[in-house]
Amino acid sequence: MKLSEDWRRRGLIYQVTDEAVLDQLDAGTVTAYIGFDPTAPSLHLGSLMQICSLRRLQLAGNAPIALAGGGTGLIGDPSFKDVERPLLDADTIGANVEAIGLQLARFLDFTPGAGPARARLFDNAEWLTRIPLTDFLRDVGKHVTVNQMVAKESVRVRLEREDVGLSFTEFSYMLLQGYDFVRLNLDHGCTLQLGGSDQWGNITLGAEIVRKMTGHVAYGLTSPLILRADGTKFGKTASGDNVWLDAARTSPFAMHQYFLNCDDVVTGALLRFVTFVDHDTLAELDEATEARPAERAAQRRLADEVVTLVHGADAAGRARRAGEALFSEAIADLDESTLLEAVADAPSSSWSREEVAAGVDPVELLVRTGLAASKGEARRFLDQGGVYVNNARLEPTALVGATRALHGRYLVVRRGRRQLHLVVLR
RNA sequence: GGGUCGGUGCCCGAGUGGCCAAUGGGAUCUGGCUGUAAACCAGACGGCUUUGCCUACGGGGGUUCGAAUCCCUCCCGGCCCA
Repeated sequence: MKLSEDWRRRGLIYQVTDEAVLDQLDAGTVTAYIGFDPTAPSLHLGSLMQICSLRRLQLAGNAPIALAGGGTGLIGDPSFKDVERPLLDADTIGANVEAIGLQLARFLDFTPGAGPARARLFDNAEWLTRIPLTDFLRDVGKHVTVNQMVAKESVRVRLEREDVGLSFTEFSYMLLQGYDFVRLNLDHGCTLQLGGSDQWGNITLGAEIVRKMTGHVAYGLTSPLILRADGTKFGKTASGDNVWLDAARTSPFAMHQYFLNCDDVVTGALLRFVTFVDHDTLAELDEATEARPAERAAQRRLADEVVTLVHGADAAGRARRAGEALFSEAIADLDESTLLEAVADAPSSSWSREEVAAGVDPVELLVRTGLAASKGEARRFLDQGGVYVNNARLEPTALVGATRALHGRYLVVRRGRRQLHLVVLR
């Protein structure tokens, strides 16, 4: 199947500056880039869709460029943000760029032997921090009117706010991004910029700057942003935290659970965006969700696919078995190794056997395990019946003793639906 | 630099001397229902040695028996002017 056809059927194409670029993509002759924000030392699920696009493109013979925004990261993209962003210092951003580069190697082929479709990584700090201000203003700024910049939907919210302004620093961001495109075009033959639909304004302006400065044709293509049923952006947990690709920040288990719990309405789209499952299977999974939603066949497949892609098949298998063990079996019946595997990703702590044998106050248990932030909160959880030891609800007044320990030494403490902590007796 | 408006709990936003740990909405959390969903319903939502005490309404100082509320000063932001 042609790449463009695949992308269309997956719903990956939201806006294109010129359909002609799709034919070029099918022919495998395009060099395309996507920018990644180095605001953290790890990429997250929000970036995963873009990474997958680069991967798809590379598999079809095109050359992907990942651009780390070490320079633009110093400025901050104001697109659709309603407040000014805090500036990060150069050292932090430099370290983040490095970490992100390592992560990308998992998804894209950077090896020199990969031929013309070899993936490359650049950091725009290399040119943005070096170009003289006057050169920048004369050579780049001259091609753009403030009128068109102000007209961009992406900055309008900020211009219309009455309590917050838009600093010139952030306003100038789109020019910097446009200059990135120029550099990549001139130095590496890049003619296409991809991004989420929130980048449309930046991308079109960039393509225009390329055309004016180089005389070359440049294209832009955006994909839709996935919104969950509650309107929040895909890739964030309920509490607003990102789901990270770094296992140290978000465990494979947590990521697996995240997808397993996806709303029915977005699961199909997610399968299309961040997995490489073929279209026949996608159709089958859609039907399965429609006919037997409780089975969550699509969610299960999605969780397995993504965790496998990011962390490998072993990690995905462990995450899946852990979930099955914790949520659908009597925990006391698990043998020791299965139990340990199931809770491997949960935080744990080691307690002396004597102290537990004497009986532990539930409030203290919650605070010490970090399942409650304060004693007041711990009491609240207990009063609300939200605390479980080995899947049995814990009464607020009942002391927890060592006799409850599974296999003589494990207490699986749970708060609410899925906040776990393993206490090990020593 | 001048004028003016503003800075309240995770966010938005009431409150303009005691009845304020602070109305309301959102977010979040817990429980119920369920499919480890969504929607919906109920409750909670600063801390503690919890009939009370401590810390908090941008920072510091002051007035007062008593201040988020009044005064001084500093910091930060919006708008207008230079």
